[in-house]
Amino acid sequence: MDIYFYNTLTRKKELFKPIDSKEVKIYSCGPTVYKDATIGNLRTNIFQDILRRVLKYNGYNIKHAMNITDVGHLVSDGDEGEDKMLKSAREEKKSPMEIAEHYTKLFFKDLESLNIETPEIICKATDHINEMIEYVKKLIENGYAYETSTAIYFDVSKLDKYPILSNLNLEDQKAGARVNIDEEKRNPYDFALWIKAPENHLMKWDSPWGKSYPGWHIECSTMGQKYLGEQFDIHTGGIDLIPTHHENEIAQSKGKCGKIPARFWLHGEYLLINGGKMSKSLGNVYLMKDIIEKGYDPLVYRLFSYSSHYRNKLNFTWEGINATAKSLERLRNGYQTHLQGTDDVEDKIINEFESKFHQAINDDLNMPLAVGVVWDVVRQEKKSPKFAKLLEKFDTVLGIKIQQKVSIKQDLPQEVLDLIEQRKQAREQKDWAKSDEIRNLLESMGYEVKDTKDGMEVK
RNA sequence: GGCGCCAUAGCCAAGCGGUAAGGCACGAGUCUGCAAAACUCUGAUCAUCGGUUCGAUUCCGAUUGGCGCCUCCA
Repeated sequence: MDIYFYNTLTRKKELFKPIDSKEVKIYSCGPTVYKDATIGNLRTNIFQDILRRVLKYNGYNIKHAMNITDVGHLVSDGDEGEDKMLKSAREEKKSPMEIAEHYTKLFFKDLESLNIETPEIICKATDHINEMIEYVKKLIENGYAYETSTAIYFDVSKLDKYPILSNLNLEDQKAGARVNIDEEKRNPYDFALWIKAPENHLMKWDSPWGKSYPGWHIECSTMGQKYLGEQFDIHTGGIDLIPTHHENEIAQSKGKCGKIPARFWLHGEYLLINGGKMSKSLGNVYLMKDIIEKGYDPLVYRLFSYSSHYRNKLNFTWEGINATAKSLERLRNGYQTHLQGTDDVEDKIINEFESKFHQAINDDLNMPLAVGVVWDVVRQEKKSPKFAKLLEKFDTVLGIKIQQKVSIKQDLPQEVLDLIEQRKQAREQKDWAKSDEIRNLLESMGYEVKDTKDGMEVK
């Protein structure tokens, strides 16, 4: 079945065919490990994971590289200001290395909780300093870069066209924003490939230009090329990376080998919080930790992210999370019901659902539509293990662990266990008054009591 | 100032030329000592105004209202 992706490069939905007929090569811009990953960041990671899973569903092997930015990402992209890593290090009174390790670890923990597959290749910027230097040298050699007293700059005027990914007309941009930053720059939009380090700079390496450190964009160009070649299939990232980071990656690659590094550029839209931007000043920055602490299965957030298409904004609200939590429970219940069903179902019916689902995911990862098909299957009147099997297949893309049983055992304090036991006895003696009394008591303690076959307690 | 996105039922959201998927909530019901859960049923002519068309939520234009980017951001 054909796969279509919306390509930012052409602003159109295009038929996708990988360069290699068996294996799809993907590069994703990973995190700058200087702070916690927000659920906004993670929305992009979920989108990238869906991309992988959909391609796998279509029978492709995946070679997916994701970088870890542990140096070079400045606080301001005007090629000035502090390195983000150093800023965090100073603020948290740790070494940049400790910061990087700490946040990298947390990042992968988040990915795991969201059932996000680890890309085949994880590469750190600081492990590729030499390759980056070689890359910059090549750019100078090719006439695309020049040295100033503070840095090595990429000369965007040497390109046939810049920018090509964003629709910005640089002439029309309000003058001032990035001009006057460095008088030695030939063009206002020239960006730093390599930056000469001040005396007391913590992260610096020997280079032909003295003690120095890499700019932000060069790492992705270098590592992408190293692991996936001069041109690969798909490059992904958040929508905000379009105008600067990805634009400059393309510039670098064109300067070095004349090629746009990837054929397809896919970008995930923002997550909004209560209709607005997530920002520290508004105090609405949420982490996976916050969702988990409220007692939600982390996969609720994963399922929640399917409520909107990846190229549309998604509005995060606790109301939405709550609704999704119910949905997840019902989907898992529905799966169990089918699993234990005894009805017979024609293969034709199964195939029709499968085809609808497949079509949805192949149409630029239309998860909202695909989830609709999942509900169709779950809500089938006939209950059959064949449907359960189909749902398992869908779950290779959804990744919501649909086979997981709903009831979650949790450790309860002894006094609560005692009360539960007392209530159980009361119920056996049909002493409803006492039963209800205990239930109220438990509720006042923060435990919700629901009677199923035995009894279920959720905080 | 420049560029761009969005506007579908109480909320989230798919569809994008042929008379509106799905989820949550609400309501009704089945079940149950009660409650909860589960399950079933139930709702919209698609911001407004013009145009194109046999026919528009879907195309074009305008208006109104949200939002984003051009500065760091997934």
